[in-house]
Amino acid sequence: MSLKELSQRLGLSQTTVSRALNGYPEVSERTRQRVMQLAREMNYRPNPSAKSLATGRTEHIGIVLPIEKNLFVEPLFGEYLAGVAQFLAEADMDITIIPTPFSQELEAYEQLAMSGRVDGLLISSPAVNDARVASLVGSNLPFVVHGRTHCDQAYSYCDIDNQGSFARATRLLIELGHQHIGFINGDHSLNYANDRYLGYKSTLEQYGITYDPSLCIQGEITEESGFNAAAQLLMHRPRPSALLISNMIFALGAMRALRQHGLEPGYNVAIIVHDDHLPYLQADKFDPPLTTTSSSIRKAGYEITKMLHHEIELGGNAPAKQQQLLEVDLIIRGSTRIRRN
Amino acid sequence: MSLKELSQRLGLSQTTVSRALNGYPEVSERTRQRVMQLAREMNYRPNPSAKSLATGRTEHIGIVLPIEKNLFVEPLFGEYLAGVAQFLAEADMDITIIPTPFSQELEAYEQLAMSGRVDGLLISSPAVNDARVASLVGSNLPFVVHGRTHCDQAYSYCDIDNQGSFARATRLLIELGHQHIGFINGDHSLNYANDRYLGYKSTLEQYGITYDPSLCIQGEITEESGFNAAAQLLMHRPRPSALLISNMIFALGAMRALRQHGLEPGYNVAIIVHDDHLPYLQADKFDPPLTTTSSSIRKAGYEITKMLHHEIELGGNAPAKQQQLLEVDLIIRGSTRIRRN
DNA sequence: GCACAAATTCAAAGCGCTTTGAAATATTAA
DNA sequence: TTAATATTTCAAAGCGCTTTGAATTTGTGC
Repeated sequence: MSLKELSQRLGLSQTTVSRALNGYPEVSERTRQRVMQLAREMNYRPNPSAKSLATGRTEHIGIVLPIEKNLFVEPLFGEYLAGVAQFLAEADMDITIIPTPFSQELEAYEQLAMSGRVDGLLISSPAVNDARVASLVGSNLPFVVHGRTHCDQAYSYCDIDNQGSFARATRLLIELGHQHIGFINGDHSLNYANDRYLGYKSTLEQYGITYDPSLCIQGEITEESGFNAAAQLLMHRPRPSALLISNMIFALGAMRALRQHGLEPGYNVAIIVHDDHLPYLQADKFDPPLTTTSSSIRKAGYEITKMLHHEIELGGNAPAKQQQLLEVDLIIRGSTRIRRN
Repeated sequence: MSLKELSQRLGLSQTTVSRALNGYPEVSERTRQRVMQLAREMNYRPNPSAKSLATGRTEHIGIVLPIEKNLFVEPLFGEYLAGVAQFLAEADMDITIIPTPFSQELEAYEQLAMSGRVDGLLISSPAVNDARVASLVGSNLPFVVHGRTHCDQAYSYCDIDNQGSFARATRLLIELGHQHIGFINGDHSLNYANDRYLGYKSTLEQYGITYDPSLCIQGEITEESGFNAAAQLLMHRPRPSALLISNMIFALGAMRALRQHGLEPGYNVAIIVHDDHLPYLQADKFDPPLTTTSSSIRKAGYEITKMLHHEIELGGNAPAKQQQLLEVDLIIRGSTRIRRN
């Protein structure tokens, strides 16, 4: 079923039918109804490739998925994607996932900027100095970064206040009397982890506590590395009386380590975790319920996509770059119930 | 940079340039080199929409993502997707994710079958009687199902032997002396969960143990529902001495419930879990290490995509439907170390 | 009834690629 | 050398849509 065939059956030109279908005003209501009805009956769907070729828009946003290192992002990726998808369902657009060997990532972005495969791009997990962003600011493909990076030119981003919220969490622990606070974090080359690190460190120093690098451990987001990190921290002397943990997966492993050492989380060791709202792993259901810095990564996916959509709609009208900081709540629960150690 | 421009610079026709680039034999090696080089220099990328329009292929495979209920699949979805992506990087194709309100899912599939947006489709989590499959077998869009469903016509699928592996796991528990085996499973309307249920039930009956429906609990894949299910099972009298658990997320919750009841997993209650190889949650690292039925869902994603790609390549040459069953290992670890209860 | 404007509709060009069928050139056999 | 064949190149049509600029129809005021 093509436009041509449809218009022949209607005894109208392709122009009129196309306009009727796309809601242009220069077609009479009577004709429009007639067209719409037959289109529905015939189950007509415009061919997307033809449409893209004619309009220059694909109605797809792109996400480059590095295939070697995606273990890394993964526990959060699905949830983030759900947020992206939720917005796109409203906008009636699709996601193009571009699987790319890590070694060819940059070229992939450069290609995308030229090829018109997608109308815009979403960038996740930026590094402190992100080469992808540096490359894209020079192109005219709309993109929004989930997180921030160091870049001398303006770019659109949607982030949370990682530094601020981890500063708050650290402050809370200090005010509860903790002097030795272990920190289990993501890789510091990633901006979000670096920001959290800065929030932690600066708050310690603000309270006159010397920052001890051996209390701060980086790792991939797996239960196991949470366990290993906690196990290592528990060997530290004096033993940390509190743990600050960058995500729920780490927390699982850390709590396993605590128990294995005969320590009860929340009683012998205070815990604060950053909670991205993985629906299958709820912080308030833990034993004890976990004190968290809390921010929905699904919401982030939704909001960043809304921003990208906005830039796409504006087209070449060089819109001001947007930036959005999503709320982070500090939710106090049982895992910080005791003071001191 | 278009083909036209490129061919003008070369003093060749578009035909020749197109053929040189696409490796057709009717162009001399000298010309081909010349073309390829300039194309590289100019950083030429053919416009994908134009290409699709001309060839009828998009180099995209589709995945419909129901946006309301995707909480459900999610913990496994990322890992599955990683496998899909891994194969597609080799085949140089992309994934189109089509976000769809659950209520419009079927129409979305029908549309896709007509519109030529994708070259093929991947179906996940089929129901026992799956309407999507029933609808697609009538179309000529290639698709492969991850799992199986009841359908009178042939279709391609890639699955694991859920029934067999859960039968084996149940048998192991029975032979270890367990008579009361609790089962925490996914929703029985989904075929994979139903198969597991059948494996469990038939094995019980085979050993002359009456199947007790109150020992079999269904739920969404969250830590919390694993906890609730286990808590409920522990109230059962006589108390089950073993738990069969459908995935690692459930297992987290179940073990929390056990501990809360003062029971030690593997000692007071035996546990077997199905392990999909979530890289961030490893069964052998649990405490105690978990006995599992083990099968990589990432591998499944890779294999199913390979199958789909094969069907796409074959095109209209009505290929025989393919079916593949991936291996499931029964790996015995500490969580089944004790006999009886 | 007519001239004029407004409302509808249309034919045709164009988006950037592939592919068919024909033309030009190079190669070989006699 | 010439005819016949093989090799290389080309012009043009077509994929299914949008959109421009023109043409047709309808409606208005006098």
